Amino acid sequence: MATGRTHRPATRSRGIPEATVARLPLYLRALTALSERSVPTVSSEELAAAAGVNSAKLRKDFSYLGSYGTRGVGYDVEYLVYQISRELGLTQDWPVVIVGIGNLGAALANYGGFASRGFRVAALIDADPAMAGKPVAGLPVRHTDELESIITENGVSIGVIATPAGAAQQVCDRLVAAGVTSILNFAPTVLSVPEGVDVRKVDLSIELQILAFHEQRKAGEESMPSAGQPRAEVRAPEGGKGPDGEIPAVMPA
Amino acid sequence: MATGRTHRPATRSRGIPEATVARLPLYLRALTALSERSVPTVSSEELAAAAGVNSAKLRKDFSYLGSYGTRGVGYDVEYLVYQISRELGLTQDWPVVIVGIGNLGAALANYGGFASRGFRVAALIDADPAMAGKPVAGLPVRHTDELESIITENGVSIGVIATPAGAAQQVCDRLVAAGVTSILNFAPTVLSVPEGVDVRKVDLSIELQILAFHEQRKAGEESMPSAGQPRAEVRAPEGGKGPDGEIPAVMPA
DNA sequence: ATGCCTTTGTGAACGCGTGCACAAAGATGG
DNA sequence: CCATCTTTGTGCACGCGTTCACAAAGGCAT
Repeated sequence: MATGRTHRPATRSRGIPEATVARLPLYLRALTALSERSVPTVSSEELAAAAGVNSAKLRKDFSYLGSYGTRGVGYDVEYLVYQISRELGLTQDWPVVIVGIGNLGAALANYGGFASRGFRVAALIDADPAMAGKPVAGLPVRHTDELESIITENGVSIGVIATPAGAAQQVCDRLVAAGVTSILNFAPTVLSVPEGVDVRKVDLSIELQILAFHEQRKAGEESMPSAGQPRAEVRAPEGGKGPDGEIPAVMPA
Repeated sequence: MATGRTHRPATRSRGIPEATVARLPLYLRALTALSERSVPTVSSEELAAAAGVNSAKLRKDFSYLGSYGTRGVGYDVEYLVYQISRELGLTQDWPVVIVGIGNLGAALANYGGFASRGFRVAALIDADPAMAGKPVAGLPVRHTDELESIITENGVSIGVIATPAGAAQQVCDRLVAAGVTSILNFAPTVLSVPEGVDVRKVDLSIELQILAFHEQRKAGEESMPSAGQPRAEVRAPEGGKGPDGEIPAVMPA
Protein backbone atom coordinates (compact mmCIF):
# COMPACT_ATOMS: atom_id res chain seq x y z
CA MET A 1 0.00 0.00 0.00
CA ALA A 2 1.64 3.14 -1.13
CA THR A 3 -0.52 6.10 -0.47
CA GLY A 4 -4.04 5.87 0.71
CA ARG A 5 -6.20 3.90 3.00
CA THR A 6 -9.66 5.22 2.63
CA HIS A 7 -11.72 2.44 4.06
CA ARG A 8 -13.57 3.66 7.09
CA PRO A 9 -14.43 0.74 9.28
CA ALA A 10 -15.04 2.34 12.64
CA THR A 11 -15.85 5.84 11.55
CA ARG A 12 -19.43 5.50 12.66
CA SER A 13 -19.07 6.73 16.18
CA ARG A 14 -21.25 5.43 18.92
CA GLY A 15 -24.41 5.72 16.91
CA ILE A 16 -23.76 9.23 15.61
CA PRO A 17 -23.55 9.11 11.81
CA GLU A 18 -20.56 10.78 10.27
CA ALA A 19 -22.79 13.02 8.19
CA THR A 20 -24.40 14.28 11.36
CA VAL A 21 -21.06 14.96 13.01
CA ALA A 22 -20.06 17.04 10.02
CA ARG A 23 -23.15 19.21 10.47
CA LEU A 24 -22.90 19.73 14.20
CA PRO A 25 -20.33 22.53 13.84
CA LEU A 26 -22.74 24.24 11.49
CA TYR A 27 -25.55 24.09 14.00
CA LEU A 28 -23.21 25.20 16.73
CA ARG A 29 -22.21 28.26 14.77
CA ALA A 30 -25.81 29.23 14.11
CA LEU A 31 -26.72 28.63 17.73
CA THR A 32 -23.82 30.71 18.95
CA ALA A 33 -25.01 33.59 16.80
CA LEU A 34 -28.48 33.24 18.31
CA SER A 35 -27.00 33.06 21.77
CA GLU A 36 -25.15 36.30 21.23
CA ARG A 37 -28.42 37.92 20.28
CA SER A 38 -29.86 36.51 23.50
CA VAL A 39 -32.48 34.48 21.68
CA PRO A 40 -33.79 32.01 24.27
CA THR A 41 -35.31 29.29 22.10
CA VAL A 42 -35.36 28.33 18.47
CA SER A 43 -37.47 25.96 16.41
CA SER A 44 -36.00 23.32 14.16
CA GLU A 45 -37.37 25.22 11.21
CA GLU A 46 -35.62 28.45 12.10
CA LEU A 47 -32.36 26.83 13.05
CA ALA A 48 -32.37 24.69 9.94
CA ALA A 49 -32.81 27.79 7.82
CA ALA A 50 -29.93 29.48 9.59
CA ALA A 51 -27.70 26.46 9.06
CA GLY A 52 -28.81 25.93 5.51
CA VAL A 53 -30.24 22.47 5.94
CA ASN A 54 -33.55 20.67 5.89
CA SER A 55 -35.45 20.89 9.15
CA ALA A 56 -36.24 17.18 9.21
CA LYS A 57 -32.58 16.46 8.81
CA LEU A 58 -31.74 18.76 11.68
CA ARG A 59 -34.27 17.13 13.96
CA LYS A 60 -32.96 13.72 13.09
CA ASP A 61 -29.42 14.89 13.73
CA PHE A 62 -30.39 16.17 17.14
CA SER A 63 -32.24 12.98 17.90
CA TYR A 64 -28.92 11.17 17.81
CA LEU A 65 -27.72 13.36 20.64
CA GLY A 66 -30.83 12.87 22.71
CA SER A 67 -34.22 14.44 23.20
CA TYR A 68 -33.16 17.96 23.86
CA GLY A 69 -36.16 19.79 22.45
CA THR A 70 -39.54 20.71 23.83
CA ARG A 71 -42.50 19.92 21.63
CA GLY A 72 -44.55 22.91 20.77
CA VAL A 73 -41.69 25.21 21.73
CA GLY A 74 -38.38 24.29 20.16
CA TYR A 75 -34.86 24.04 21.49
CA ASP A 76 -33.25 25.98 24.31
CA VAL A 77 -30.40 27.80 22.61
CA GLU A 78 -27.94 27.89 25.50
CA TYR A 79 -28.57 24.33 26.45
CA LEU A 80 -28.10 23.12 22.91
CA VAL A 81 -24.89 25.10 22.51
CA TYR A 82 -23.58 23.35 25.54
CA GLN A 83 -24.69 19.89 24.48
CA ILE A 84 -23.23 20.17 21.00
CA SER A 85 -20.02 21.66 22.33
CA ARG A 86 -19.71 18.79 24.71
CA GLU A 87 -20.46 16.22 22.05
CA LEU A 88 -17.86 17.72 19.74
CA GLY A 89 -15.33 17.77 22.52
CA LEU A 90 -15.01 21.54 22.56
CA THR A 91 -15.34 21.77 26.31
CA GLN A 92 -11.73 20.87 26.57
CA ASP A 93 -8.68 22.52 25.10
CA TRP A 94 -7.05 21.01 22.07
CA PRO A 95 -3.46 22.07 21.57
CA VAL A 96 -2.65 22.20 17.88
CA VAL A 97 0.59 22.52 15.97
CA ILE A 98 0.87 24.05 12.54
CA VAL A 99 3.70 22.70 10.42
CA GLY A 100 4.85 24.72 7.45
CA ILE A 101 4.75 28.45 8.05
CA GLY A 102 4.62 29.76 4.54
CA ASN A 103 1.92 32.05 3.26
CA LEU A 104 -0.81 29.61 4.12
CA GLY A 105 0.59 28.49 7.44
CA ALA A 106 0.97 32.09 8.55
CA ALA A 107 -2.57 32.84 7.45
CA LEU A 108 -3.84 29.89 9.45
CA ALA A 109 -1.85 30.99 12.47
CA ASN A 110 -3.44 34.40 12.27
CA TYR A 111 -6.89 32.98 11.73
CA GLY A 112 -9.10 33.76 14.67
CA GLY A 113 -11.15 30.62 14.28
CA PHE A 114 -8.43 28.66 15.96
CA ALA A 115 -8.27 30.18 19.35
CA SER A 116 -11.99 30.76 19.56
CA ARG A 117 -13.45 27.41 20.42
CA GLY A 118 -11.35 24.93 22.21
CA PHE A 119 -8.36 25.08 19.93
CA ARG A 120 -5.08 26.58 20.94
CA VAL A 121 -2.05 26.95 18.72
CA ALA A 122 0.66 25.27 20.75
CA ALA A 123 3.42 25.91 18.26
CA LEU A 124 4.31 26.93 14.74
CA ILE A 125 6.90 24.72 13.12
CA ASP A 126 8.92 25.25 9.97
CA ALA A 127 11.85 23.53 8.35
CA ASP A 128 13.54 26.75 7.29
CA PRO A 129 16.24 27.68 9.83
CA ALA A 130 15.89 31.30 8.77
CA MET A 131 12.32 31.26 10.05
CA ALA A 132 13.26 29.95 13.48
CA GLY A 133 12.51 32.41 16.22
CA LYS A 134 10.71 34.85 14.00
CA PRO A 135 7.37 35.76 15.50
CA VAL A 136 4.26 34.88 13.51
CA ALA A 137 0.88 35.69 14.98
CA GLY A 138 2.58 36.34 18.27
CA LEU A 139 4.32 33.00 18.42
CA PRO A 140 7.97 32.29 17.68
CA VAL A 141 8.46 29.83 14.84
CA ARG A 142 10.17 26.66 16.00
CA HIS A 143 12.41 24.51 13.91
CA THR A 144 11.36 21.09 12.68
CA ASP A 145 14.00 19.48 14.86
CA GLU A 146 11.88 20.31 17.86
CA LEU A 147 8.75 18.75 16.40
CA GLU A 148 8.74 15.61 18.49
CA SER A 149 9.52 17.32 21.76
CA ILE A 150 6.87 19.96 21.15
CA ILE A 151 4.26 17.30 20.48
CA THR A 152 5.01 15.25 23.53
CA GLU A 153 5.55 18.13 25.94
CA ASN A 154 2.31 19.81 24.99
CA GLY A 155 0.28 16.68 24.57
CA VAL A 156 -0.66 17.66 21.05
CA SER A 157 -2.99 15.25 19.32
CA ILE A 158 -4.05 17.42 16.37
CA GLY A 159 -1.62 18.56 13.71
CA VAL A 160 -2.12 20.89 10.77
CA ILE A 161 0.07 20.36 7.73
CA ALA A 162 0.60 23.42 5.57
CA THR A 163 3.86 22.40 3.95
CA PRO A 164 4.58 21.95 0.26
CA ALA A 165 3.26 18.69 -1.12
CA GLY A 166 6.67 17.09 -1.23
CA ALA A 167 7.23 17.39 2.50
CA ALA A 168 3.75 16.50 3.65
CA GLN A 169 4.06 12.74 3.96
CA GLN A 170 7.32 12.99 5.83
CA VAL A 171 5.92 15.55 8.22
CA CYS A 172 2.83 13.44 8.63
CA ASP A 173 4.88 10.40 9.54
CA ARG A 174 6.80 12.33 12.15
CA LEU A 175 3.65 13.80 13.63
CA VAL A 176 2.04 10.40 13.89
CA ALA A 177 5.15 8.81 15.33
CA ALA A 178 5.23 11.55 17.96
CA GLY A 179 1.68 10.85 19.01
CA VAL A 180 -0.59 12.94 16.81
CA THR A 181 -3.76 11.07 15.92
CA SER A 182 -5.68 13.68 13.94
CA ILE A 183 -4.34 15.56 10.97
CA LEU A 184 -5.72 18.40 8.94
CA ASN A 185 -3.89 18.40 5.64
CA PHE A 186 -3.66 21.45 3.41
CA ALA A 187 -0.97 20.00 1.17
CA PRO A 188 -2.17 18.65 -2.16
CA THR A 189 -1.19 15.06 -1.47
CA VAL A 190 -2.84 11.89 -0.36
CA LEU A 191 -1.47 11.08 3.04
CA SER A 192 -0.88 7.54 4.18
CA VAL A 193 -1.49 6.99 7.86
CA PRO A 194 -1.81 3.97 10.11
CA GLU A 195 -5.16 2.84 11.38
CA GLY A 196 -6.58 4.94 14.13
CA VAL A 197 -5.32 8.21 12.73
CA ASP A 198 -7.90 10.55 11.23
CA VAL A 199 -7.01 12.68 8.27
CA ARG A 200 -9.11 15.44 6.81
CA LYS A 201 -7.92 17.36 3.82
CA VAL A 202 -8.55 20.83 2.55
CA ASP A 203 -7.63 21.09 -1.06
CA LEU A 204 -8.08 24.33 -2.94
CA SER A 205 -7.41 23.03 -6.40
CA ILE A 206 -9.75 20.08 -6.03
CA GLU A 207 -12.54 22.43 -5.02
CA LEU A 208 -11.83 24.66 -7.97
CA GLN A 209 -11.82 21.74 -10.36
CA ILE A 210 -15.17 20.55 -9.09
CA LEU A 211 -16.55 24.03 -9.62
CA ALA A 212 -15.05 24.11 -13.09
CA PHE A 213 -16.78 20.87 -13.95
CA HIS A 214 -20.19 22.23 -13.05
CA GLU A 215 -19.36 25.54 -14.65
CA GLN A 216 -18.54 23.80 -17.89
CA ARG A 217 -21.76 21.89 -17.73
CA LYS A 218 -23.79 25.04 -17.24
CA ALA A 219 -22.03 26.75 -20.12
CA GLY A 220 -22.39 23.76 -22.39
CA GLU A 221 -26.03 23.18 -21.67
CA GLU A 222 -27.39 26.63 -22.18
CA SER A 223 -25.97 27.00 -25.66
CA MET A 224 -26.74 23.51 -26.89
CA PRO A 225 -30.10 22.41 -28.22
CA SER A 226 -29.93 18.68 -27.63
CA ALA A 227 -26.68 17.39 -29.01
CA GLY A 228 -24.96 14.53 -27.31
CA GLN A 229 -21.35 15.63 -27.03
CA PRO A 230 -21.51 19.36 -27.46
CA ARG A 231 -18.07 20.56 -26.38
CA ALA A 232 -16.98 22.97 -29.07
CA GLU A 233 -13.28 22.59 -29.61
CA VAL A 234 -10.96 21.23 -27.03
CA ARG A 235 -7.38 22.30 -26.75
CA ALA A 236 -5.04 19.39 -26.58
CA PRO A 237 -2.86 19.48 -23.47
CA GLU A 238 0.37 21.08 -24.45
CA GLY A 239 1.24 23.39 -21.57
CA GLY A 240 4.45 23.42 -19.65
CA LYS A 241 4.37 20.15 -17.78
CA GLY A 242 5.21 17.19 -19.97
CA PRO A 243 8.59 16.98 -21.66
CA ASP A 244 7.02 15.82 -24.86
CA GLY A 245 4.24 18.14 -25.91
CA GLU A 246 2.53 15.65 -28.08
CA ILE A 247 -1.14 15.02 -28.26
CA PRO A 248 -2.08 11.83 -26.52
CA ALA A 249 -5.62 11.86 -27.81
CA VAL A 250 -6.14 8.75 -29.83
CA MET A 251 -9.86 8.33 -29.60
CA PRO A 252 -10.30 4.61 -30.00
CA ALA A 253 -13.78 4.13 -31.36
CA MET B 1 -35.20 32.71 4.05
CA ALA B 2 -32.20 34.08 5.74
CA THR B 3 -29.13 32.06 5.11
CA GLY B 4 -29.05 28.71 3.51
CA ARG B 5 -30.45 26.81 0.61
CA THR B 6 -28.77 23.48 0.59
CA HIS B 7 -31.15 21.40 -1.43
CA ARG B 8 -29.38 20.00 -4.44
CA PRO B 9 -31.90 19.23 -7.14
CA ALA B 10 -29.86 19.16 -10.31
CA THR B 11 -26.45 18.40 -8.92
CA ARG B 12 -26.31 15.06 -10.64
CA SER B 13 -24.68 16.03 -13.86
CA ARG B 14 -25.33 14.18 -17.05
CA GLY B 15 -24.94 10.76 -15.56
CA ILE B 16 -21.71 11.46 -13.75
CA PRO B 17 -22.35 11.09 -10.02
CA GLU B 18 -21.26 13.96 -7.85
CA ALA B 19 -19.10 11.64 -5.77
CA THR B 20 -17.24 10.63 -8.89
CA VAL B 21 -16.71 14.22 -9.96
CA ALA B 22 -15.19 14.95 -6.58
CA ARG B 23 -12.66 12.18 -7.09
CA LEU B 24 -11.65 13.01 -10.65
CA PRO B 25 -9.22 15.72 -9.52
CA LEU B 26 -7.60 13.16 -7.27
CA TYR B 27 -7.10 10.75 -10.12
CA LEU B 28 -5.88 13.55 -12.31
CA ARG B 29 -3.24 14.51 -9.81
CA ALA B 30 -1.99 10.95 -9.47
CA LEU B 31 -1.98 10.53 -13.23
CA THR B 32 -0.06 13.75 -13.73
CA ALA B 33 2.59 12.51 -11.35
CA LEU B 34 2.84 9.28 -13.33
CA SER B 35 2.99 11.23 -16.55
CA GLU B 36 5.92 13.24 -15.26
CA ARG B 37 7.71 10.03 -14.53
CA SER B 38 6.93 8.94 -18.08
CA VAL B 39 4.95 5.94 -16.95
CA PRO B 40 3.03 4.82 -20.03
CA THR B 41 0.21 2.78 -18.54
CA VAL B 42 -1.25 2.11 -15.13
CA SER B 43 -3.62 -0.48 -13.75
CA SER B 44 -6.71 0.40 -11.77
CA GLU B 45 -5.10 -1.20 -8.76
CA GLU B 46 -1.97 0.93 -8.91
CA LEU B 47 -3.79 4.13 -9.67
CA ALA B 48 -6.32 3.49 -6.96
CA ALA B 49 -3.54 3.01 -4.45
CA ALA B 50 -1.93 6.27 -5.55
CA ALA B 51 -5.21 8.11 -5.21
CA GLY B 52 -6.11 6.47 -1.94
CA VAL B 53 -9.32 4.81 -3.09
CA ASN B 54 -10.73 1.38 -3.76
CA SER B 55 -9.86 0.00 -7.18
CA ALA B 56 -13.41 -1.09 -7.92
CA LYS B 57 -14.57 2.42 -7.16
CA LEU B 58 -11.99 3.84 -9.51
CA ARG B 59 -13.02 1.53 -12.32
CA LYS B 60 -16.64 2.41 -11.83
CA ASP B 61 -15.77 6.09 -11.79
CA PHE B 62 -13.92 5.75 -15.07
CA SER B 63 -16.75 3.74 -16.54
CA TYR B 64 -18.91 6.87 -16.29
CA LEU B 65 -16.49 8.65 -18.57
CA GLY B 66 -16.32 5.83 -21.09
CA SER B 67 -14.34 2.70 -21.77
CA TYR B 68 -10.87 4.13 -21.72
CA GLY B 69 -8.97 1.13 -20.45
CA THR B 70 -7.50 -1.92 -22.10
CA ARG B 71 -8.25 -5.22 -20.46
CA GLY B 72 -5.23 -7.10 -19.38
CA VAL B 73 -3.11 -3.94 -19.60
CA GLY B 74 -4.62 -0.99 -17.80
CA TYR B 75 -5.09 2.65 -18.69
CA ASP B 76 -2.96 4.83 -20.93
CA VAL B 77 -1.72 7.55 -18.61
CA GLU B 78 -1.48 10.41 -21.11
CA TYR B 79 -4.78 9.62 -22.66
CA LEU B 80 -6.52 9.44 -19.33
CA VAL B 81 -4.98 12.72 -18.20
CA TYR B 82 -6.42 14.31 -21.27
CA GLN B 83 -9.86 12.76 -20.90
CA ILE B 84 -10.23 13.72 -17.27
CA SER B 85 -8.92 17.21 -17.91
CA ARG B 86 -11.46 17.62 -20.64
CA GLU B 87 -14.29 16.26 -18.52
CA LEU B 88 -13.40 18.61 -15.69
CA GLY B 89 -13.26 21.54 -18.06
CA LEU B 90 -9.58 22.17 -17.48
CA THR B 91 -8.80 22.43 -21.16
CA GLN B 92 -10.06 25.96 -21.06
CA ASP B 93 -8.97 28.89 -18.96
CA TRP B 94 -11.06 29.92 -16.00
CA PRO B 95 -10.49 33.46 -14.85
CA VAL B 96 -10.96 33.72 -11.10
CA VAL B 97 -11.27 36.64 -8.74
CA ILE B 98 -10.28 36.56 -5.11
CA VAL B 99 -12.20 38.89 -2.86
CA GLY B 100 -10.75 39.78 0.50
CA ILE B 101 -6.98 40.10 0.47
CA GLY B 102 -6.18 39.54 4.10
CA ASN B 103 -3.81 36.90 5.33
CA LEU B 104 -5.77 34.12 3.75
CA GLY B 105 -6.56 35.91 0.51
CA ALA B 106 -2.91 36.77 0.04
CA ALA B 107 -1.93 33.19 0.74
CA LEU B 108 -4.41 31.98 -1.85
CA ALA B 109 -3.14 34.50 -4.37
CA ASN B 110 0.37 33.20 -3.86
CA TYR B 111 -0.71 29.60 -4.02
CA GLY B 112 0.70 27.95 -7.07
CA GLY B 113 -2.20 25.58 -7.46
CA PHE B 114 -4.21 28.33 -9.03
CA ALA B 115 -2.27 29.12 -12.11
CA SER B 116 -1.27 25.54 -12.71
CA ARG B 117 -4.26 23.92 -14.27
CA GLY B 118 -6.69 26.06 -16.14
CA PHE B 119 -7.20 28.67 -13.46
CA ARG B 120 -5.95 32.19 -13.77
CA VAL B 121 -6.24 34.87 -11.11
CA ALA B 122 -7.90 37.70 -12.97
CA ALA B 123 -7.93 40.11 -10.08
CA LEU B 124 -7.52 40.54 -6.35
CA ILE B 125 -10.21 42.64 -4.75
CA ASP B 126 -10.35 44.19 -1.31
CA ALA B 127 -12.59 46.68 0.43
CA ASP B 128 -9.78 48.46 2.18
CA PRO B 129 -8.82 51.60 0.22
CA ALA B 130 -5.36 51.41 1.76
CA MET B 131 -4.81 48.11 0.00
CA ALA B 132 -5.73 49.43 -3.42
CA GLY B 133 -2.84 49.35 -5.83
CA LYS B 134 -0.55 47.44 -3.53
CA PRO B 135 0.92 44.47 -5.32
CA VAL B 136 0.14 41.02 -3.94
CA ALA B 137 1.51 38.00 -5.72
CA GLY B 138 2.42 40.23 -8.60
CA LEU B 139 -1.04 41.66 -9.03
CA PRO B 140 -2.25 45.09 -7.91
CA VAL B 141 -5.11 44.89 -5.44
CA ARG B 142 -8.26 46.47 -6.82
CA HIS B 143 -10.93 48.17 -4.78
CA THR B 144 -14.33 46.63 -4.26
CA ASP B 145 -15.92 49.41 -6.26
CA GLU B 146 -14.46 47.86 -9.37
CA LEU B 147 -15.84 44.41 -8.61
CA GLU B 148 -18.66 44.44 -11.14
CA SER B 149 -16.59 45.84 -13.96
CA ILE B 150 -13.78 43.38 -13.33
CA ILE B 151 -16.20 40.48 -13.45
CA THR B 152 -17.88 41.50 -16.65
CA GLU B 153 -14.78 42.65 -18.49
CA ASN B 154 -12.89 39.46 -17.75
CA GLY B 155 -15.81 37.12 -18.11
CA VAL B 156 -15.22 35.78 -14.63
CA SER B 157 -17.56 32.99 -13.61
CA ILE B 158 -15.72 31.70 -10.54
CA GLY B 159 -15.23 33.79 -7.43
CA VAL B 160 -13.29 33.06 -4.28
CA ILE B 161 -14.47 34.71 -1.09
CA ALA B 162 -11.82 35.18 1.58
CA THR B 163 -13.40 38.04 3.44
CA PRO B 164 -14.43 38.15 7.08
CA ALA B 165 -17.68 36.34 7.77
CA GLY B 166 -19.64 39.54 8.10
CA ALA B 167 -18.89 40.69 4.58
CA ALA B 168 -19.22 37.35 2.83
CA GLN B 169 -22.93 37.37 2.01
CA GLN B 170 -22.78 40.88 0.67
CA VAL B 171 -19.77 40.11 -1.49
CA CYS B 172 -21.46 36.93 -2.63
CA ASP B 173 -24.57 38.82 -3.69
CA ARG B 174 -22.51 41.27 -5.69
CA LEU B 175 -20.51 38.53 -7.35
CA VAL B 176 -23.64 36.67 -8.33
CA ALA B 177 -25.35 39.82 -9.57
CA ALA B 178 -22.32 40.55 -11.72
CA GLY B 179 -22.46 37.13 -13.33
CA VAL B 180 -20.45 34.78 -11.18
CA THR B 181 -22.08 31.35 -11.02
CA SER B 182 -19.55 29.39 -8.95
CA ILE B 183 -18.25 30.42 -5.58
CA LEU B 184 -15.59 29.02 -3.35
CA ASN B 185 -16.25 30.30 0.13
CA PHE B 186 -13.57 30.46 2.80
CA ALA B 187 -15.59 32.65 5.12
CA PRO B 188 -17.23 30.84 8.04
CA THR B 189 -20.77 31.58 6.96
CA VAL B 190 -23.57 29.84 5.18
CA LEU B 191 -24.06 31.64 1.90
CA SER B 192 -27.44 32.07 0.34
CA VAL B 193 -27.42 31.99 -3.42
CA PRO B 194 -30.05 31.74 -6.13
CA GLU B 195 -30.62 28.53 -8.02
CA GLY B 196 -28.02 27.74 -10.60
CA VAL B 197 -25.14 29.07 -8.56
CA ASP B 198 -22.76 26.51 -7.09
CA VAL B 199 -21.16 27.12 -3.74
CA ARG B 200 -18.41 25.09 -2.18
CA LYS B 201 -17.08 25.96 1.20
CA VAL B 202 -13.76 25.47 2.89
CA ASP B 203 -14.10 25.86 6.60
CA LEU B 204 -11.12 25.41 8.84
CA SER B 205 -12.93 25.44 12.12
CA ILE B 206 -15.52 22.92 11.00
CA GLU B 207 -12.77 20.53 9.98
CA LEU B 208 -11.05 20.98 13.31
CA GLN B 209 -14.25 20.37 15.21
CA ILE B 210 -14.88 17.16 13.32
CA LEU B 211 -11.37 16.03 14.18
CA ALA B 212 -11.94 17.00 17.79
CA PHE B 213 -15.04 14.87 17.91
CA HIS B 214 -13.20 11.78 16.77
CA GLU B 215 -10.26 12.63 18.95
CA GLN B 216 -12.50 12.81 21.96
CA ARG B 217 -14.00 9.48 21.08
CA LYS B 218 -10.62 7.83 20.80
CA ALA B 219 -9.51 9.27 24.11
CA GLY B 220 -12.74 8.33 25.84
CA GLU B 221 -12.81 4.79 24.55
CA GLU B 222 -9.32 3.68 25.37
CA SER B 223 -9.56 4.58 29.03
CA MET B 224 -13.06 3.33 29.65
CA PRO B 225 -13.96 -0.27 30.27
CA SER B 226 -17.58 -0.35 29.19
CA ALA B 227 -19.37 2.55 30.78
CA GLY B 228 -22.14 4.27 28.92
CA GLN B 229 -21.34 7.95 29.23
CA PRO B 230 -17.71 7.96 30.25
CA ARG B 231 -16.66 11.59 29.81
CA ALA B 232 -14.80 12.41 32.98
CA GLU B 233 -15.75 15.90 33.99
CA VAL B 234 -17.00 18.45 31.58
CA ARG B 235 -16.26 22.09 32.02
CA ALA B 236 -19.35 24.19 31.72
CA PRO B 237 -19.05 26.78 28.97
CA GLU B 238 -17.88 29.93 30.58
CA GLY B 239 -15.29 31.32 28.17
CA GLY B 240 -15.22 34.79 26.74
CA LYS B 241 -18.22 34.88 24.47
CA GLY B 242 -21.48 35.30 26.30
CA PRO B 243 -22.11 38.37 28.44
CA ASP B 244 -23.60 36.26 31.17
CA GLY B 245 -21.26 33.48 32.10
CA GLU B 246 -23.90 31.32 33.59
CA ILE B 247 -24.17 27.61 33.20
CA PRO B 248 -26.96 26.61 30.87
CA ALA B 249 -26.67 22.96 31.67
CA VAL B 250 -29.92 21.82 33.19
CA MET B 251 -29.85 18.17 32.40
CA PRO B 252 -33.52 17.25 32.19
CA ALA B 253 -33.72 13.58 32.98
C1' DA C 1 -3.91 -20.34 -34.00
C1' DT C 2 -4.81 -21.59 -29.40
C1' DG C 3 -4.83 -21.41 -24.58
C1' DC C 4 -3.56 -18.93 -20.52
C1' DC C 5 -3.24 -15.02 -17.77
C1' DT C 6 -4.19 -10.39 -16.52
C1' DT C 7 -7.24 -6.64 -15.99
C1' DT C 8 -11.28 -4.15 -17.21
C1' DG C 9 -16.19 -3.14 -16.96
C1' DT C 10 -20.45 -4.02 -14.65
C1' DG C 11 -24.58 -6.57 -12.52
C1' DA C 12 -26.24 -7.05 -8.06
C1' DA C 13 -26.52 -6.55 -3.15
C1' DC C 14 -25.97 -3.81 0.69
C1' DG C 15 -25.69 0.15 3.72
C1' DC C 16 -25.97 5.00 4.58
C1' DG C 17 -28.21 9.34 4.21
C1' DT C 18 -32.25 12.05 3.11
C1' DG C 19 -36.87 13.60 3.18
C1' DC C 20 -41.82 12.78 3.84
C1' DA C 21 -45.44 12.50 6.69
C1' DC C 22 -47.51 11.65 10.96
C1' DA C 23 -48.27 10.40 15.70
C1' DA C 24 -46.90 11.73 20.32
C1' DA C 25 -45.95 15.37 23.49
C1' DG C 26 -46.21 19.45 25.58
C1' DA C 27 -47.64 24.34 26.04
C1' DT C 28 -51.32 27.58 26.12
C1' DG C 29 -55.87 29.57 26.51
C1' DG C 30 -60.49 29.22 27.93
C1' DC D 1 -59.51 20.41 33.44
C1' DC D 2 -60.03 20.10 28.60
C1' DA D 3 -59.43 21.43 23.80
C1' DT D 4 -56.46 23.19 20.50
C1' DC D 5 -52.36 24.30 18.40
C1' DT D 6 -47.52 24.03 17.70
C1' DT D 7 -43.41 21.50 17.20
C1' DT D 8 -40.67 17.58 18.13
C1' DG D 9 -39.14 12.86 17.29
C1' DT D 10 -39.25 9.03 14.17
C1' DG D 11 -41.01 5.05 11.12
C1' DC D 12 -40.68 4.34 6.44
C1' DA D 13 -39.42 4.51 1.74
C1' DC D 14 -36.36 5.91 -1.69
C1' DG D 15 -32.11 6.95 -4.01
C1' DC D 16 -27.16 7.35 -4.09
C1' DG D 17 -22.73 5.40 -3.33
C1' DT D 18 -19.80 1.55 -2.29
C1' DT D 19 -18.20 -2.96 -2.67
C1' DC D 20 -18.10 -7.70 -4.16
C1' DA D 21 -17.58 -10.89 -7.52
C1' DC D 22 -17.44 -12.42 -12.08
C1' DA D 23 -17.89 -12.66 -17.00
C1' DA D 24 -15.98 -10.55 -21.09
C1' DA D 25 -12.00 -8.90 -23.38
C1' DG D 26 -7.63 -8.40 -24.81
C1' DG D 27 -2.46 -9.37 -24.71
C1' DC D 28 1.14 -12.78 -24.86
C1' DA D 29 3.61 -16.97 -25.09
C1' DT D 30 3.92 -21.26 -27.17
